Amino acid sequence: MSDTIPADHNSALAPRRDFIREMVADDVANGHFGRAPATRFPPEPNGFLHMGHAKSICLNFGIAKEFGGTCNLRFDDTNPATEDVKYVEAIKRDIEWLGFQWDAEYYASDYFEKLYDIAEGLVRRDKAYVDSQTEQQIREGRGTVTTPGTPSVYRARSVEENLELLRRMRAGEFPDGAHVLRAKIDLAHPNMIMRDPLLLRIRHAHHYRRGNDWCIYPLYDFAHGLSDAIEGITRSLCTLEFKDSRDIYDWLVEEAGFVKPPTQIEFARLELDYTVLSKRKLLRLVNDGHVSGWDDPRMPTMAGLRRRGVRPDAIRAFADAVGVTRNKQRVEIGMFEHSIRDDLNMIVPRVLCVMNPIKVVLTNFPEGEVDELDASYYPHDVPLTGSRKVPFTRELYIDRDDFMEDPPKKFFRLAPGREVRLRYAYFITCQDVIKNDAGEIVELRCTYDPATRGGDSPDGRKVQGTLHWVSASHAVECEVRVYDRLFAQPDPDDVPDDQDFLTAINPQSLVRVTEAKIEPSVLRDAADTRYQFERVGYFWRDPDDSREDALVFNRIVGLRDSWAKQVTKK
RNA sequence: UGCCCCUUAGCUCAACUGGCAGAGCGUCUGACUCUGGAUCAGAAGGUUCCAGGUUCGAAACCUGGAGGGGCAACCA
Repeated sequence: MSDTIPADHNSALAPRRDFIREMVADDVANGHFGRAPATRFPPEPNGFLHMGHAKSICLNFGIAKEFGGTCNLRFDDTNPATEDVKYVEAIKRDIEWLGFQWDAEYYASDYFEKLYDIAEGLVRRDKAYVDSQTEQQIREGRGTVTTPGTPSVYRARSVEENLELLRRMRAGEFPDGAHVLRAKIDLAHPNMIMRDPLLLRIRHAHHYRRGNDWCIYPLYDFAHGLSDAIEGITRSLCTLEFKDSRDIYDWLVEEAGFVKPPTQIEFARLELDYTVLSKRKLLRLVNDGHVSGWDDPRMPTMAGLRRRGVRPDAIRAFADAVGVTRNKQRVEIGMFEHSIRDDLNMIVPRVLCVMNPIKVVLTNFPEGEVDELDASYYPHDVPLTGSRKVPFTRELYIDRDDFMEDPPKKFFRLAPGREVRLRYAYFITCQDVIKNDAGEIVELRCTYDPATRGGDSPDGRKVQGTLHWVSASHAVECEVRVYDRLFAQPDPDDVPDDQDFLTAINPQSLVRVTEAKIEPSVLRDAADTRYQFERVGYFWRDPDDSREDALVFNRIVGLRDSWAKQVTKK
């Protein structure tokens, strides 16, 4: 491998500025927190990481790295009903795969006792109370966005009674739903979140880490900011829908007495055209069998993208390209596809693979002879060197799409009487078209020009097309899985009211090509080699299903194809 | 009929904080090429959501409005 890859290929060198980095730079400049910038990535272990998380990971870990600070991994595991170790493991693997290493690994479930102590402190200062209303009553008592709520009859309980009840809640003396702990703030607050938010609820449930030893689980608003504060976070970065939670965040860290507590900054969550980025919807796709699992190569999950063959570098470059703002951020999938191509283009070897083979017989090429041709792995504009031999014989395959019996204008490929170049090989001219009884083309009879060996004509004549090809007797048959966008429309949720996003699924999102023919050199390559199949796209072996004697390739992303574009225009 | 956030090119973002509105992606042209890829050159694309105001000067500041979004789980 050469070390001449252009420096600008690595976009991580010059991360772009955004409003959050400006604020952190300010913090550093004026010593606002009195400690180095500290961020955290706080997933709930109830699903797999997707592109939305990748954006947040790049932001949080990126800031820590750029400012010489730290970034923790904290599992926000406060809901025993949905969480599992298998997600913890998958999340850790995905973060590392993306190229980041956390400074400390924490679990909100380790803070339950600390949170309880803070809760008791609030009760003692009459800042929290035990409410024994039903869920329904609490909801009604909260009022609506336009009408103030009404205080619970239990709001006036004495500190002693609240303390007693809270201790008995912790001791497990009450069933689920019997009581909750609420902050005592203001039932008429214009911000709904501040209308005496719930802090603790009783759940006699098995927690994947705590087992059955705890039964009063903190809610997000109670746990999150205080967990940040306990860890000494400086800036707590989260998505826009938590904006209203900032009030309770600030209220709690203040009430709990933290000095120079963390503060929250919100940014827009990522949306991508032609896919969905919500755990709930991704789970539907998995559970309803629309995809093969969380790691289906069509999924926008880290596991899916990894299996598809996308490199983490491409994901980081993409996160950097979309930036961080407070605008609604719905990004064209083409921008992501560009990042993937841009990452692969300069580093992967080119090989020849015929997706939809049609036989070509060179009538003037000696039977049984094999011409070993030199073929560079890289085009002239990629600063890498390396080549292999490809066998050229009397019988070849080319792609069916590269021949037309009656070609339209601007079709620069093979047609009767027309001469084209076979890549790295010879000029050939189509002399005859062989059809079966049904009138289907089954074989092309061509002649080759021995003087054009290597692909250049000594007499200087030009051909308009260059085709990829393989030797019929040497080619290896393989399966190629052509993955495309999971949904057929940019916004999968843009469907009639009586339908849901599943109706927008693209039925062509996976096309299996079972009789593709690839050049034999790939058998010598490492299993994780990524290729460009010339004129087709970027591919690699499916890490799960490909075997030595039954190769399976995944399409990572196609090439930009202006011919296809021209065709669809008509 | 509440509170909060957002609005700059088709998309995603800039604009040194009040001083000639730019970039990447996409689109279109052309050149070159042993990938119809890549590369190179060029073009199109803007009432900076609207209306007032402040100012020598506004994308930026002020007022009002419009449009989009978030908040009324014992989810996160």
